[in-house]
Amino acid sequence: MPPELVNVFKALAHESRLRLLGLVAQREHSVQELAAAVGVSEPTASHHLALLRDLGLVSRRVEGNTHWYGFEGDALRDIARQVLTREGVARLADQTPRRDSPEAVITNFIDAEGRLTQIPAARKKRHAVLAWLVRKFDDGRRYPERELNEMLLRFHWDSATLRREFIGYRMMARERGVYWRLPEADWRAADSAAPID
Amino acid sequence: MPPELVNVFKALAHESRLRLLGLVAQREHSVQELAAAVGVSEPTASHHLALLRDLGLVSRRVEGNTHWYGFEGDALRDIARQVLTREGVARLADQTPRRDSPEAVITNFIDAEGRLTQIPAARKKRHAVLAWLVRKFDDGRRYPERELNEMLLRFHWDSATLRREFIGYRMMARERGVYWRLPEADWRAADSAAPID
DNA sequence: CATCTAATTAGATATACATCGATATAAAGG
DNA sequence: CCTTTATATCGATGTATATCTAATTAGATG
Repeated sequence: MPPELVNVFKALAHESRLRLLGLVAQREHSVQELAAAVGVSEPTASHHLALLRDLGLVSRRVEGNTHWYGFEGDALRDIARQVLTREGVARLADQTPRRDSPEAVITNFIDAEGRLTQIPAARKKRHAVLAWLVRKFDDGRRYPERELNEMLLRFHWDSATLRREFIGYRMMARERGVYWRLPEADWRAADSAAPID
Repeated sequence: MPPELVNVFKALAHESRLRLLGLVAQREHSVQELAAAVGVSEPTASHHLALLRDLGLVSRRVEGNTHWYGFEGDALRDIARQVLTREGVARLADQTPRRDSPEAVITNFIDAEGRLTQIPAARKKRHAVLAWLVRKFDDGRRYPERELNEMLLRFHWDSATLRREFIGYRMMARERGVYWRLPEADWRAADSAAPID
């Protein structure tokens, strides 16, 4: 399992660790050498190296008492590639959901392509999934029913239920066959609002 | 002036900021939208956005009361390119010198290409510059004088003085025309050791 | 000019994490 | 075995920074 993106950035967000990484990228080093070169105590260096190793950024080769740390370029390269393009960066928005947040729920209901595998029945989960889905639509823009349908079908075959639920949960409003998003403040805390059906 | 590398990583080392960046990479957003989407208060979002903007990662377009934040891909792309190669990563070792450390001194004596502009006369500065320079040589490897000279000339025309000073400061030893590095522990704290000439 | 709205800034508090000395582990050498 | 050497882990401490509420600024609107 590749490391969480944000954790890799946290690892890189420190001068000492950046320098450690640079040094091992030049050649293998022992902990002593690294501690001296970076200007920290050996426990501190050891601590940083363990962190980098957990993320797969450095390797370790044990030779007697001496531990030789080396460079592992793969993880870093994968991440660098991802942020090279705007599309790659845009994907960051959906990733890194906060633990315990409603958004953690939805990962159980969407597949690799981002389609809904099912519309959950439990109210809280249904709310979370609908909240995730409604955010795919632009705020302030008006969607004719035909266009709304088209977009919903990209996520799930049952666009009719989704349309109805958006209205029921007050996430969208409808007038003469045209739909638009309602302010999130109106439904954010309304986990207990009764859906229409 | 491009932002310090480590500061960019610090900016990315936070879930909220990663998601903010992802959102603005999709399209422009107001602060309200971003705060709601990420799940933080508006001041907090504003704080993060200011940070990202300082580093040139996002742009801002003011329209009445509303501030529209957008994506600036250049800074990120430059950094991604740097960590794509092992050589790029290896360069991190010399960069990000710690403030007030002896290494901060040397930035005044090297030019953009990494060549020495002069060999400082003041003992402490001279020591710092020589320490930086001697680290360019592999530990444990033996350098015939001819090879040593060749490498030194890449940094400064006066390779003879540099050779002599390495010996004087006990950073290198010489025997029958062959040079090698001495352990850093031997000269690290020896700022006051008298040079030979 | 009073009022409203959106964003920012200030101030206060809480959490995360970097660092070091002390202690523990583990291998090598007498 | 006992000592030495190289790392790693523990525990304590200090610093950086994320977050909020409250106050302030700035533009729009009646």
